[in-house]
Amino acid sequence: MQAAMQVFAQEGYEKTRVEDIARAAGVGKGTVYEYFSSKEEIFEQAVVKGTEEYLASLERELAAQLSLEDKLLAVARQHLHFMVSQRDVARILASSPGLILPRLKQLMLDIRREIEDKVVRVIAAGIKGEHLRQVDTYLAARVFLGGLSAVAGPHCFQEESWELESTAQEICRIFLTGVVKRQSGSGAARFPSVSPC
Amino acid sequence: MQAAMQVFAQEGYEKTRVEDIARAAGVGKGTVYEYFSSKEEIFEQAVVKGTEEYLASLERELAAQLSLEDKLLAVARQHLHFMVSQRDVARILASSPGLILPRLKQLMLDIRREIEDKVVRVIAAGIKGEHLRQVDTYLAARVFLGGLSAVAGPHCFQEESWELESTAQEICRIFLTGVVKRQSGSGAARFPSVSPC
Amino acid sequence: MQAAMQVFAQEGYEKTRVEDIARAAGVGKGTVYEYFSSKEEIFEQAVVKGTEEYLASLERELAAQLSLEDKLLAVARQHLHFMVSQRDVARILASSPGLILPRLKQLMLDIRREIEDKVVRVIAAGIKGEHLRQVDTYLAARVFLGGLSAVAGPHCFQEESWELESTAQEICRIFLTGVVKRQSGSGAARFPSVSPC
Amino acid sequence: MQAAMQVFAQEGYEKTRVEDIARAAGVGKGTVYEYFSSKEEIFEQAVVKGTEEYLASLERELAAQLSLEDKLLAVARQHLHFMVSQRDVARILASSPGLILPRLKQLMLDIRREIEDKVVRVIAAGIKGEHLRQVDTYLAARVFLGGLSAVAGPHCFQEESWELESTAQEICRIFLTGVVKRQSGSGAARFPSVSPC
DNA sequence: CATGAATGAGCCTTCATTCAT
DNA sequence: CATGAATGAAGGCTCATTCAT
Repeated sequence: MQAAMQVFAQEGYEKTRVEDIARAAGVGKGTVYEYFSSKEEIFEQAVVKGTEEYLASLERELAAQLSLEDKLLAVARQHLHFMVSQRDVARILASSPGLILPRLKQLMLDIRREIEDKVVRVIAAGIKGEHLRQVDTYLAARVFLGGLSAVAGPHCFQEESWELESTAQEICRIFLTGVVKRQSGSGAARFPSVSPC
Repeated sequence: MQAAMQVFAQEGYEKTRVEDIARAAGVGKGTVYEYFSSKEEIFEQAVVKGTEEYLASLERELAAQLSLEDKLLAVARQHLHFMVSQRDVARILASSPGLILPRLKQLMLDIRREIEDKVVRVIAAGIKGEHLRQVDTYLAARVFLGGLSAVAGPHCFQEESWELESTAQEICRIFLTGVVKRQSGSGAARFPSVSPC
Repeated sequence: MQAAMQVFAQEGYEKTRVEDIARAAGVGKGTVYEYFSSKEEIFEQAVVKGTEEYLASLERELAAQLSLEDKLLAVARQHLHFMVSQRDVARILASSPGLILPRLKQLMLDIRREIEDKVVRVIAAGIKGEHLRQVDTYLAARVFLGGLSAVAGPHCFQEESWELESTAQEICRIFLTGVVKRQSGSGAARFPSVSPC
Repeated sequence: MQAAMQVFAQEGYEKTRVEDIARAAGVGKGTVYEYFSSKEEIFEQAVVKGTEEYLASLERELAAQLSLEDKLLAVARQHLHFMVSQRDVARILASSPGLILPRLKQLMLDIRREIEDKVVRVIAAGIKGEHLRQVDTYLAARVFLGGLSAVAGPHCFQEESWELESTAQEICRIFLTGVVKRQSGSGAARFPSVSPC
């Protein structure tokens, strides 16, 4: 239910009243219970529904024959796109998992883990192919996804606006080669002291 | 109030009952209202109190004469340390800002922004000093902090365990120079296609 | 409606949902309202319908030329048979009259009173014919019917099983001549003290 | 809670609203939940509380060294007294056990059974002492108690008025020696046919 | 100053009843 | 004529807040 996702995203699980969802959907309160057996179930289905398309797209893209770079770029695009197009669900997923009902917490952790695992596999392949150095795959995956979420977050929460494609590219670039300026000749004394700021 | 922070972190704002806080603090329910005028105020003060030490430490460290690398390292250490030692508050801050009372939402956004700005300034200095390439400072700051939070998050929420110092170093390294393996000679054809995974 | 009586008996008036009745009857929920204007009316008609056959049979039997004993036996048989065969309705009638809607309360009291009156008339005739001693007819009638109901009740509610004919005879015998052992010679000192039990 | 018993007795379990109980008790709705955890528990405690005095009195009386007749008389007095003085609880107990929540049903059946067993023991002792003929003890006990309840019932439900002591005596007399007129000489042709009524 | 009993607004959920199809 | 989706009033229960002790 589109209406449910919006209201949940706007108000959060606890503050959302079933009556609000009903009104948002343009139906009576009782009608909601014709389709869902409880408020918890509405939430669960809203999350599952809102996530599955994203997960499916991700799966599809990563199955293709792509370079490491393009795979990360695909993840970045999909993730940013998900957070923009499904901002309601993304907002829900972003809420700390500790803060809601146990059953739902598990559901959300599972989804996060599923995404994480996909990235882990891409990175692991990169390491195996000797394109990446020996990083902790889980740590790296989290850094990558965390970076993406942190960039998209303000968009979701504060209506900032940005350009998706260039953002995705820049985040990938940071993740792959860092922010340091490639100094032509040397690797020496790369990080001299900077003045206090 | 230490007690309040713990309970809020454990249960979330909505699920926390004032009586729980009182019991955790070892006082009567009425006594809580001697010191705070409402549940919302308890929450607010708990967040402010739990954050201010972190913010102060950060301020202090960044005021010192340090290399860019060391400054980022300091941020990483402080941030990870904050998320571990004040996991209660961190957990609260991590909950999506849209999900709580409007007044508190602003408070939390302000805090995030304050941290973000510090990192932005470090990065801006790095760019000015030509140590970093021309990245969008806010984007980079968010990627950095998002990476940190994403790595520490599972620790807060799921009791994972890890070693702080090495984690901080690795995240800084990824942020600065990326995950790509430095190939001695060339920069050419750096990311060949990898097989599907 | 047979279905209604069964459901009412199974679940009680309050717990029965109109939808249950509809399903039990194999029709749609709306269809029920084609034949009855409200839940209360369904209940009323179910009780009336379930009772009228019993009342008619009783009427018929008592109209016959029978001895006092046989009339009571007829009442006993009919009452027990009613409580077994129409256990659904009996169960409904057994629920305390104070516990349901005012209008239905009156209906049920009327039915009870009707049965009671029949027994009262039998007893009154017995007294007039000097076969029975001068007992309060209403009191005696209630004792008789109360005894019958109390014996049959556990059958209705707890699935006990017993033989109707012998039970009817024994209850009549108790009512007519009591449980005391007829001591051949004397009526003296009939109830000596017994030890505590 | 006196108030609860009254309201339950007046309205029945289902129709009683917790708010009614609260109002009857002169307190707020929430206050009720300070002392009981649920509506069901209020009911349970009301029944237990209202019954225990009756059960205790019965126990005490039957423990005494009394003749069979006096014991039954004691039961009759206590039972009638209970139904008058605790008419609220009696009314609750009288409601058909099938009609309420399973847990409460069992509670009520247990109480009934406890009373029944006491009478069964009295009767069994009477049979053993050869004062009573070989009747089915459970059947007899139910007839006796059913008679008592049926007589007292209308008092509870319809405000009839009667004299307890003489009623108790008459019911015992019927139970012990029946309603038949003791004809001096003979037992022959005791129940001649009576005309239709 | 500390307390916790009392309060009642508010929310999830049920279900008798209606009515468009 | 039959249906069942839609409805909203009503009730059980929670909990932030107050206030008499």
